Amino acid sequence: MTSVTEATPGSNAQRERRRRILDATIALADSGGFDAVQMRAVADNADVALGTLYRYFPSKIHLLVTALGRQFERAEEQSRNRQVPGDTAHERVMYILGHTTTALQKQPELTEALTRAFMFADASVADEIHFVGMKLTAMITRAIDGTDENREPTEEDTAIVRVISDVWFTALMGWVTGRTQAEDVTKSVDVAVRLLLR
Amino acid sequence: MTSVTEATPGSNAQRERRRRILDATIALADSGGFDAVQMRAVADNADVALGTLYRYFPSKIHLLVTALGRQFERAEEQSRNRQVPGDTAHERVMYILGHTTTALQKQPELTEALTRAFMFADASVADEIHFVGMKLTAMITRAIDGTDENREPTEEDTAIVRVISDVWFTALMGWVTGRTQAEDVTKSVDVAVRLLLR
DNA sequence: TCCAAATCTAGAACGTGTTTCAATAATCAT
DNA sequence: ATGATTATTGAAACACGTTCTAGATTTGGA
Repeated sequence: MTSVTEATPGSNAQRERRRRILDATIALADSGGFDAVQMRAVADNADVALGTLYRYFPSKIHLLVTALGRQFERAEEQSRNRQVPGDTAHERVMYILGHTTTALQKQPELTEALTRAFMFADASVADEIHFVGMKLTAMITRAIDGTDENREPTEEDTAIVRVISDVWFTALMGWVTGRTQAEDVTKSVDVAVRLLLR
Repeated sequence: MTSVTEATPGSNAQRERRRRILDATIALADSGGFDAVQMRAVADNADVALGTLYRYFPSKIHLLVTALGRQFERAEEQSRNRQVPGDTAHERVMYILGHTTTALQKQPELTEALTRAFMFADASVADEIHFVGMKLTAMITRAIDGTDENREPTEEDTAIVRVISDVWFTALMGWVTGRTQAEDVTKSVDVAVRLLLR
């Protein structure tokens, strides 16, 4: 995967181009959502030719999911440095997901763009998707385990995290596609977490 | 909603056209998945003009999600007439979802087309989506309640059904997009059901 | 430094979802 | 039955993701 994690290869100019492309993508997504991220517009705003854009990212979906990965990486980094407050696993998980949800909902267009791309992604984007999944899993797992830094997550923890992620994603998808209200996202997750962490 | 449930309005000729369109959609989806459902091809196969197709269904997504609704309606009808075998709620839910999953996986192209459409759907397709959700909820709820036909589902039952649906859908989505194996779908659901129905 | 290979650019071109339009056909109220 | 309204048709046109091409530019090794 040409992930944002690896020391990005290529010359300086190439790393610069890549950064400009992802910046332009985020900016366009933030202003007008999925539809506003038009490949010609991205290329223009990033000052590269359309063909070059396609050399860096083989499709609009790759582009957006990679951008999503960059965002999640930053979010996970931030959350890693702070102690998660809350006395129970339920409280801690809701703290993290509630916060993240609220943050996402403050940039609805951007979230719509990135979520839609995630939904669209097929096997050719598996690596990028996996990267995002890892970040999310790490955040939730850390919240479940709480202060106990060294606790090895059990099988069951992993399973629970998976289910919570699924519920969160589905709820987010409902909101992004305009089928449910913003509050419903957190509410759905809360119900699921209550059922699972008891 | 111009649902498949309501006594479909319009003249005989119109009902016929509508049926031909949905039949052509299913046939094309079954043969080549989402990409094979091209609006021009649907119109040709259904013997209507492209403009007419768009008068009946305002977008490819509406078309596919309506088709999905018709399929689910049939599945739910069938399941309604049979007693769900199994001694525990877990067994019964897995029977229903396992069966449905297997059936879907026998028509991978069709399932890919319908699931992708479902993922794509925005607010303008809310009614059709809701219709599909109702059918699925009905099937799972019946499985949880088992033989006790008259048992009123509790709040908790409803919440559990929602979570199971989310997990099932996410797993199906992973399979449809080629990111996970066929068996993983049933496996994921089984793990979730075990966590929830204990 | 110089050459070959790789990369980048500008722009045309293609495919498919969607829109539009003028002409024709079907339906419905009187 | 007739005129008005509505539905259907066939075809053109548009938008945007994607592909392709031919020529410039940059890069990296001898």
